[in-house]
Amino acid sequence: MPFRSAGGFAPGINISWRVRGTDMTGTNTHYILTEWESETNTNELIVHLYTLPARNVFEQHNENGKACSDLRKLNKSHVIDFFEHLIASWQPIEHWGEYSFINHETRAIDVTISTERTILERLLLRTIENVQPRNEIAAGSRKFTWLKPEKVVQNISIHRVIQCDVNISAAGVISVGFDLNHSFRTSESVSDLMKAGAILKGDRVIDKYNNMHYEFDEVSGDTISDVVPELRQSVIDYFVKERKQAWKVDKLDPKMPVVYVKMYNGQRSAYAPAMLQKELTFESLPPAVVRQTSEVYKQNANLKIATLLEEIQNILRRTDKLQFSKRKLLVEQSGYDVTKIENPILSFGRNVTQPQPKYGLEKGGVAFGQPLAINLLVYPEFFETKLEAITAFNEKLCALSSKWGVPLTILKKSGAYKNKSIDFTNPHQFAILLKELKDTAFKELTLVIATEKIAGMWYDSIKKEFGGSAAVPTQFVTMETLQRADDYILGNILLGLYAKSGIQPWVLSSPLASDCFIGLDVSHEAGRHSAGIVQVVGKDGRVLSSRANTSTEAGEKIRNDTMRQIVYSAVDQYQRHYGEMPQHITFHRDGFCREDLNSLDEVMESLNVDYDMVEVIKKTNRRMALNVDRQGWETKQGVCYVRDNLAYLIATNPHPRVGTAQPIKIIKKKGSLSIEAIIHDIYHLSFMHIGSFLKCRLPITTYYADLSSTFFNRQWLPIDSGEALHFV
DNA sequence: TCTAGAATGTCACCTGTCCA
DNA sequence: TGGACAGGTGACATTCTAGA
Repeated sequence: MPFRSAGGFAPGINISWRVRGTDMTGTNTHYILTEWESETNTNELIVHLYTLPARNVFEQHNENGKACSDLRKLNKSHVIDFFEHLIASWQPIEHWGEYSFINHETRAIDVTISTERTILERLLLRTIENVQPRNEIAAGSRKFTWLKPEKVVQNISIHRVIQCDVNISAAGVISVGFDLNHSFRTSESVSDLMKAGAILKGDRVIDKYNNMHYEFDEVSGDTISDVVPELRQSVIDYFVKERKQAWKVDKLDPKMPVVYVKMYNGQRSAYAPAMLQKELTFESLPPAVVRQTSEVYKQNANLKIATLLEEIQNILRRTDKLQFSKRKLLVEQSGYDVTKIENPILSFGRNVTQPQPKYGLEKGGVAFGQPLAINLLVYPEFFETKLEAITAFNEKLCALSSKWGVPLTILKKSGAYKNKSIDFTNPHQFAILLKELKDTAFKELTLVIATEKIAGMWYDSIKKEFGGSAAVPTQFVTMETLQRADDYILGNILLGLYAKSGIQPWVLSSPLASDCFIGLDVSHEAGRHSAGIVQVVGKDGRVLSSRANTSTEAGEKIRNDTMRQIVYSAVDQYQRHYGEMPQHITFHRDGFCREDLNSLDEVMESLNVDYDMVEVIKKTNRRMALNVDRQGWETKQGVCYVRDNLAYLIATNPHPRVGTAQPIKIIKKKGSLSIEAIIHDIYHLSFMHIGSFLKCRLPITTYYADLSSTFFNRQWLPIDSGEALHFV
């Protein structure tokens, strides 16, 4: 058995591991990451590595995919995988069919070669997939899906899915990362759906035994006992004789018709419809089903982690290639340091400092403000029907704003539009009116009041005309919200208005480690890609400028020239605010950094500015949790695992009914700051989202970069919006 | 500097719920 | 009101290599 002890993790309590030595903190707290380092090193794994000759220059990266699948058929029971020119197997491959190899080695992989690491990662993952009981778990495509549904409601079944990734480090350390998700599909098979006429050509279907996705094509005239040309045998014989999986077909009606499905490459495949289920998208689910099932997939940390730990052990103990020991699940045993970052103290007006924005604003008002005048754009009908409600709302808004130290004036310009004889629900007529308004009356920040339906029709035209072409920021509020506005609603609307007019409600009371921060993102939507969206943030967390870079990028990679323009612009903004050059700039790259850092080095060196390049990864397939005195698993905001230049950080505190926190991954690519200082800055910057009472998961550098690039792509943003944050 | 293809990764989108 | 989270898809990017 690969495990030292066979005890399971019953939800929350029955944790049977023992940590060798003393707990570092002295308390009985266990910290885990859903990433398990194996006791097995790559040098203990001997593989057969075959090098195949390149046969077709145009297909050199995929031609071995076909070879690999043919070799698997010829050498049943072997686990075989490929990558590039290599084919790997645990045992010698005896039958080669039409293929030949030019080299064969039997050895451990060379961990310094990335291609060899990748092929072993793939071989290990396939090995783990192959040893799972096929009548219990569908394994494939890095997913392990339980055949038995967790719950069935109105013929919709929810299945547990564990997603896995295998990683090999340059030191030969093998680790498996995992996370728990759920999958929705019809509980009835495609065969049942056919009888009810509930399956159509083009519907997405899934092979429930192996996670393969297809597009439903047509019903054939043959039955599953007839010989079909593609298989040169019947579907039943194929599974009984060739695949030795009689259990898949032995209960099926032999008169069941064969169906055809289309694969991603357009190829057709013959199937027994009883093996297929129809895939369902989240929005297609009836609300009643969502209500009755959310408890299954919206799991609190204790349920999620306990299930995950128990099931990943079951999955991994089925293979003898990799050994795992339970103590390695404790992050300290995998070389991570556990730290807790304290929440920042925020500074408001009148020298008030407070961790909570709402209380800080009540006591001290905004940190930096000036009187504010705004326009109202109201759906004309409301002047007759809802005037009282709107007036009451305006009064409450002004009262709260003055309490926060910002005298608010609402300009009366309804005369400019309310008696126009146009159809306000017609987007074309309305767009023409907007052109007129922005040139005459509406030059200031505008609050738009309409019903949810009207707002939906107006949103794009208003953001384009006012925001994109006239640089007039707008804040929307629906009639429904306005009528039930309490202090939280009013507060968030006010914060939105402030952010859009350059009023700073709060700043960080203690300085960040770097002088200046730049958020980098690339956005692609409707075929357009714009990049190098720069958000310059100062030492107190204040956004000095936000600007969308106009250059259109070819891909996810930001061009050298664009990078230089971003740096020039940031240094310029910094000098205007502080009258001096920044000594150090930190770049927060949303996603992987693929930019050429040598070229950036050159620019920064000649400007005599130090820099750090940091990647902020949003989706990691990992969870973090801690367990105090075996009371159950929980997540704690501010907890952080650090190892070398890598860190996982929990920056949110979701309610248990909402789900389990998603950690962010932080990687220091290059620079002089300590990783601790970098994490600290990122965490504190996630409190600097000034458009709402609530903090965000990401630092505002990447969060705002993301928002503004989306706005920019939709032409809702002017080229230079200065201090105003149109996008909050 | 460009190209190939498979694998992989990220994003926006959608709907609903909960909370501050 | 805003934001996090839930799952799945489509869209589209990247990576790898080596020859022209």
